[in-house]
Amino acid sequence: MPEGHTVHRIARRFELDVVGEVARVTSPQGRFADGARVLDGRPVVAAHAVGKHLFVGFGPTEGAAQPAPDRWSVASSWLRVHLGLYGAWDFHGRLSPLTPGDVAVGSMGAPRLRRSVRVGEGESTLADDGPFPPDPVGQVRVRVATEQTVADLRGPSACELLTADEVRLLVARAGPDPHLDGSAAARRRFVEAVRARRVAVGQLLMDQSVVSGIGNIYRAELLFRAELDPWTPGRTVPAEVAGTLWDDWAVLLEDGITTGVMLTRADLAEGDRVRALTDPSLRHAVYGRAGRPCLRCAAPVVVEPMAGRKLYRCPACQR
DNA sequence: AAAACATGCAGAA
DNA sequence: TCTGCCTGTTTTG
Repeated sequence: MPEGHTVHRIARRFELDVVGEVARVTSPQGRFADGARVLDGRPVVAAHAVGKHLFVGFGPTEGAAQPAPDRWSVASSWLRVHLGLYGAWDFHGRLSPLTPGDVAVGSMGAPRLRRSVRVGEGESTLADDGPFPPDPVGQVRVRVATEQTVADLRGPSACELLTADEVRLLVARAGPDPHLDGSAAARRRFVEAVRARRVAVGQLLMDQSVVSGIGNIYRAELLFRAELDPWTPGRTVPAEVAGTLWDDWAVLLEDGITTGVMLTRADLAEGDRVRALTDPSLRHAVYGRAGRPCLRCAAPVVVEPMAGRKLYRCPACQR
């Protein structure tokens, strides 16, 4: 159940611990057996996240990176993974610290051995005392293994092999991702996409062709932080307000990538912020708080369906 | 033990 | 708007 920050962290994990190595690729579960055979024994040359898509690039041969017209040219095959609602990567073995502010992996410093991290539904440290590499547990669709690190994929909604051209097409259709492109043009593209449509802004924020990476939690929290009613039609959202949504998404995304935690409350003092990093119940202002008092005005938080998903909002603060 | 639920999305109707 | 799919965890009976 990842939103964009999670997928960027996964891409970074691949960059740090898998890229540059020859990978043994298998499908313990069997459902990706053909694809695994194609990739097995080839070098991993790149990993990128675009919104909620993860792309892992495999080269035909080791080393010898050719001068490339774009980032997708460096690989001859790309593994595209989308985690959907249930997907997760379990990492075992050598796991380099992802960021200086990382709280999810535990202590900083040298790469750790025999440490496992599940990245997907939140992030947690798994006990891993057995031999390396560990036997696959449960339904492992794909295992990408190097000498020192094992990445197990489970429950993805998409797992397929693409050519560079197919990746380019997919990426061109995706909405802007502020972690990849923080330019004024990307911001403008988002603002215009919102204001071009009558659809509720709450729905547009989760539309991956409007903006990449936002899911149900960030959606609810971004709109609360902007004090904006999710049911406001996109075309009536002032350009300045839409711009603020983009800027705030960029901030929350970077923070989520750094810490591995979706901490979206603006009202926390530093001490409470530290506590919230380890206590999920303290992280959100409206998400998952139906019936409980709004942290800003004490009115009961409302939950209602929007396009089949649960939408949380404060009926008093958000207009 | 069974059911409900979850940070998602594609495809059909 | 609805259904189906993917897997694991939590809640209910």
